[in-house]
Amino acid sequence: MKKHTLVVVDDHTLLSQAIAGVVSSFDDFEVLYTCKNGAEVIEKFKNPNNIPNIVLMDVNMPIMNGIETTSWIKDSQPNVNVIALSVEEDEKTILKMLRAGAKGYMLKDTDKKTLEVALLKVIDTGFYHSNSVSEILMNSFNGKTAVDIVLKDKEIELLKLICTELTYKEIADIMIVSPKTIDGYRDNLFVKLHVKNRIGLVLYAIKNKLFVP
Amino acid sequence: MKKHTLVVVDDHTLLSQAIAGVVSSFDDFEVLYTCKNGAEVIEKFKNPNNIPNIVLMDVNMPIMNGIETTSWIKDSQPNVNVIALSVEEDEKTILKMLRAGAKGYMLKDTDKKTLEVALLKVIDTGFYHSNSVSEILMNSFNGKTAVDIVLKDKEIELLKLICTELTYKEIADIMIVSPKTIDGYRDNLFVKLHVKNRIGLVLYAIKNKLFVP
DNA sequence: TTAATACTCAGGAAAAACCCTGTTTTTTTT
DNA sequence: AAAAAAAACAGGGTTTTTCCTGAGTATTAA
Repeated sequence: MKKHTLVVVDDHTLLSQAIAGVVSSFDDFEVLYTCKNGAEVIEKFKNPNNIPNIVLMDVNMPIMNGIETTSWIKDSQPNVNVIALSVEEDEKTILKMLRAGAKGYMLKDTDKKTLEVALLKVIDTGFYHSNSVSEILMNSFNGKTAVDIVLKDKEIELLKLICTELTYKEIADIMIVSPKTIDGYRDNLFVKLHVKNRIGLVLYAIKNKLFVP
Repeated sequence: MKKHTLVVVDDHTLLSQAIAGVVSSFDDFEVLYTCKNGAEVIEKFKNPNNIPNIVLMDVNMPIMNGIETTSWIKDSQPNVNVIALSVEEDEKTILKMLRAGAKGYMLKDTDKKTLEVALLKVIDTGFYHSNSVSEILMNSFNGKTAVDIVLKDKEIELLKLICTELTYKEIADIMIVSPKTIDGYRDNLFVKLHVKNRIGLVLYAIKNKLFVP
């Protein structure tokens, strides 16, 4: 029986080589090559012999990231199954990747055997998700964690300034409103984000990538 | 000839297994086991049969990170060569790791062959650094040498608690000292870290990975 | 056009954070 | 053992942050 072909895309050469090694040890799979980013994938895919059955795709890459690359593959080669392989656990990233067309999402914190099971399941049924990812997805559906916090422009602007050593008075000057207005914005954020002081706001902003330290 | 023994420490199971696979393919090396964090290393090292020649250590791990773990190994098993394996490229992290006793620092963005060369060089000469890391180190010497800031245990403990929504009074209770003592610690941190308020401390702690949001 | 709902802002109080000076206790050095 | 240095802590003040209630204005909905 012919082996299923596979490509590993990850900017960390050592890791992609290592994962390629692991996959090669599986009976039913064969690694065609590895890529360091999405641009290389596009280049490779120009040759029809380079189209694999499965792409193991890292999410965070320079030049062209996993989400963009997955979208591109879905458009140009819909038969290729993309499986995301990432350290990211946050709901938003996972959903973005799945929306882009990934057939599965695995956290890098899994073992060899699980990877083999996942690959077989994708070939067989067309999708696979690790338990932890399924759990995150479930929560996002029956709205437990997905309380979908919507922040207004002013609140986001304030949140970013809050992540500095400026006082609220100084922030008010920058935003050209009364310090008392800042008080109001801030108190709303406390309620919305379920935090009790400025430190909580800073942590929220950083966690949600509104501010990069 | 007896093979050199090696241990891989990385919180991403798949990656540590994969790297273990790669290393196993080298003629002169044998992987004893893998660990997910520093705590597991300590546990394993209790058995003298588990002491390897080399430890391939990821820098960013939960529970007990690479720097702490390397320090511990250096103290308790000075003959074990630790090689840091990380995606981090920033000077401070690299220097911290080397100060902690690492004999080498490799970026994950290297290939199989380079890893083998590195392992052999560490066994042979006692150290190895990839070109990119050497370059960073060079810059750190002749350039504007970052005045390295040394924090005491109490200061680090406080810094971590500062990154929470606790008040200083609550922190004082946790650290079992007077709130006035906390005042003192904090004011010293302000001077040492060149910041002017608690927000600045939080940002410093996060940037320097003393606290992971 | 009213009514309901936001948005901006005020006063004022209480808590927390910040800042400076100085004392006591502990540890280290000589 | 005495002197020096460092650590722990206090008093007391200022500034900033937090919290509460309410008022005027603008925007939106019925």
